[in-house]
Amino acid sequence: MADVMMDSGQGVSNGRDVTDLVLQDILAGVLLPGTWLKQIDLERRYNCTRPEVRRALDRLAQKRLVEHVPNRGYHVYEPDGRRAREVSEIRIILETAIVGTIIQNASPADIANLRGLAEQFDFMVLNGTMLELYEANLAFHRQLLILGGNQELVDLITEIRQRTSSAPVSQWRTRARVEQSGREHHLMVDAIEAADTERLKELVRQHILQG
Amino acid sequence: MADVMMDSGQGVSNGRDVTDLVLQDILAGVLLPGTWLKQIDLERRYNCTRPEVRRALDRLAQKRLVEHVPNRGYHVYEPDGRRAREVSEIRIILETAIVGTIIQNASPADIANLRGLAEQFDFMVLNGTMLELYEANLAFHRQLLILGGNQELVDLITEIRQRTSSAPVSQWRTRARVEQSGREHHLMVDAIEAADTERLKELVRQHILQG
DNA sequence: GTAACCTAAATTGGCGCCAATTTTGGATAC
DNA sequence: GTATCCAAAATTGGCGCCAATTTAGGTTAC
Repeated sequence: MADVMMDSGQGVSNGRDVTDLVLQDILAGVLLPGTWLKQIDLERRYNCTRPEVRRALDRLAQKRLVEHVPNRGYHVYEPDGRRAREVSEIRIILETAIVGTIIQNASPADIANLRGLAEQFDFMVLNGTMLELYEANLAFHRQLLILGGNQELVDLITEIRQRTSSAPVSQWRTRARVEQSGREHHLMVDAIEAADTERLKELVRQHILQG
Repeated sequence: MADVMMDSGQGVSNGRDVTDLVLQDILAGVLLPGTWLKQIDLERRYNCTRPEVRRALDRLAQKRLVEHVPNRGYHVYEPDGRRAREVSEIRIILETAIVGTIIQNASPADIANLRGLAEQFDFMVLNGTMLELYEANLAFHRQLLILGGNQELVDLITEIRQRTSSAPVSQWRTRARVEQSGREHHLMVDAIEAADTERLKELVRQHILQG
């Protein structure tokens, strides 16, 4: 039970699963919305077998990151304004609902930890790839959510955050927006330190609405 | 081989996907928590092919309804007290967050529609199978959520509701509990009719906590 | 009598092949 | 010159086979 389990060990250049590789390329903007994902191409690109590609595509279709058209293939989901708005609304509901618990649970060590992750994000803005920046952002928010004390909620938000994959990439093109995000991270930590629930709620809300 | 004529292409007697069939059997309590799902057995039980079984198991593993142990197989998730509690908390956050919008959007026709679904649930308590009851309950809550005006949220709640599969089945064993659920449905519709937001919130909260 | 080891059966999981369907390119008719 | 139809190439998706791993049972040694 304590063994490290990896689904498919061969055919992959990296050690990771093919699903994650395709996912990363979608998030990084390499595979643009609308692109048809031909199985042959993916097979060659990720140096893996046909069944692995098919399983990855099926999983991504389940996650609603790609759309499956029978006998036609899979293509990356087009950004949908309505859906993006609805997902934002859900995130605001969930993430503002637990700020009270976050502030209650946050120890000085936790706050220092968060501050470090916020600074790491700032660092990646200057000297990091788009993917590293994305992951630094994810790490900060993940640590924030963990303080909410609901592991299931952490996983859920991490999951639905991926559903608006194309939105963040397109919005993050401007450096000004990213730098603003970095500042907001620090303001959030400040609010936790000051135990100001209402201020943190408003910050989280604004942060989500602006990507 | 000449006993049953089946549609070509799909090895399923029903028109539905194998994934749904396994899912329903888990929800109905036919496949109990902890059961090892041998591919051969499922192949025969649902009269389908090996790849279909494997795809279904992979999808259910993604949804965290079954657990995958490499080179050992798949087994139905054991009910986890902590997880069930966390999922309930998430449902309460989401479903109480939109009661305001529900009451705003509910037209007299919508209310009549909900009332009908609540009565259909009552009918199924007396003259219906466990599955029909489960689906009648799902239909009521789905219609309720649709009034929230966020399609993505409807899908999300429908999805996470399945994550505590074993809990409802075991709790629904007592008829008293089910009849109480039926009464609560009507009380919810009453609260919508009276446009009493706070009361509806409390009803939803209690309804979720009691399964 | 018990424990450890070894062999055989069963199960999982990767892989490639082939049929069904769609798309594309070109030829023909108007 | 353009539209329609047909054929060939490409792509998807279903299916079964075989290797790798695990499990169970029986035998042997202590």
